Amino acid sequence: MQEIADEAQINKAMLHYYFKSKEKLFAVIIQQTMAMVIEKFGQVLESEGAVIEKFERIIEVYITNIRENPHIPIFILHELSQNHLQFLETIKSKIHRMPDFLKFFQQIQEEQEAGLIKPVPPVHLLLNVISMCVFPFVVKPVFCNIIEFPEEQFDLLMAQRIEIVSQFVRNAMEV
Amino acid sequence: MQEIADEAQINKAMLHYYFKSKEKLFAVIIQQTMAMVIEKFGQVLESEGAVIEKFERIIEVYITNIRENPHIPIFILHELSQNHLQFLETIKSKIHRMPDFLKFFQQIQEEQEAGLIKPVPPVHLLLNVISMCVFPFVVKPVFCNIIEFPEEQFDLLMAQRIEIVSQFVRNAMEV
DNA sequence: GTCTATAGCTGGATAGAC
DNA sequence: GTCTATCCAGCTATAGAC
Repeated sequence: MQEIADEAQINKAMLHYYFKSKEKLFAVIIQQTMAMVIEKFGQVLESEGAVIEKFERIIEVYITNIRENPHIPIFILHELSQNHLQFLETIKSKIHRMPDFLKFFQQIQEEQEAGLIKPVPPVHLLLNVISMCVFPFVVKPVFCNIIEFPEEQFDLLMAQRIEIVSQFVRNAMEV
Repeated sequence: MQEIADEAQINKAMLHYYFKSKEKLFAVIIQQTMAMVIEKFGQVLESEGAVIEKFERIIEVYITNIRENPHIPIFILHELSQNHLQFLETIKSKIHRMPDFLKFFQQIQEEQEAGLIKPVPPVHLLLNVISMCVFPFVVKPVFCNIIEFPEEQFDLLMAQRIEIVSQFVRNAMEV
């Protein structure tokens, strides 16, 4: 609370005056962050195109957005690992995208049955793609603080990944 | 400290008697955990075989070990995200495996120049593989607490991943 | 070595003046 | 609305009896 107050150039008393409690302030942060994240990433599922094209769009959207807000994945993973109830409930209440997800899984299965792409269980396919997009940002400290890679060079590496991961996924999926 | 004392069936005073301070206890945990992790995963790099075979061994070792100790990745990521100095220094001091890493990168480049595998920058290749192995365990709460996937079924899914990720990587790399 | 009681500090929250 | 001063809970750490 002190650090947030400092950053906002007010004092702790004011922070409590506006947000009532630390919990309430946190709720606002969760609400806003998750609304943004779910909206941005949900849009891709709605769009038209073949599975590979959709994956390419997911990769582009994920990496581009995380490059702009690199603290968000770590924030989310931290709350997830704490099993923070308020956090879990907020997410559950915001998942109105479930039908889009199921439709995407169905589309994957259809293209696999038609022999257009290699047969990999849809869950694993999505896990693979999201893992390759998000995880590197989470282990950024390994690059920047342990191997002492410069920050800008790390960001450049992540920029490259858009094309590299797309190509990797295409190669893995195409028959 | 209270929870640790409870778990050990002693009281907080005893915990301080044995470990002097919370920081010192934590240092011991870091030392032991990281020694184990770095040793287990370093061994794979030493072994013989083609790049694809080594990746298959990495995938098998990572997923099998994390299934047995699913809390470790989250523990490490949490410390990384805090830029915990003591933690970073401990890791730096333990990285005696750097030469093995560089040799592996060299081997990748050689096989790529010989046209045995597709040309993907080695850093990205390794990032891809490790991401696909580790990240799913980190987002386990999304499965088990949000989508309300049963724990055992999640573990089964992770067990499947050994073969699925191996196949995925083979498909992506083979010319 | 083991326990109880407590010192000492930190950080969230509030009272009350302005 | 804003600030200072202060309360209070919770946690690390230790003193001191056994």
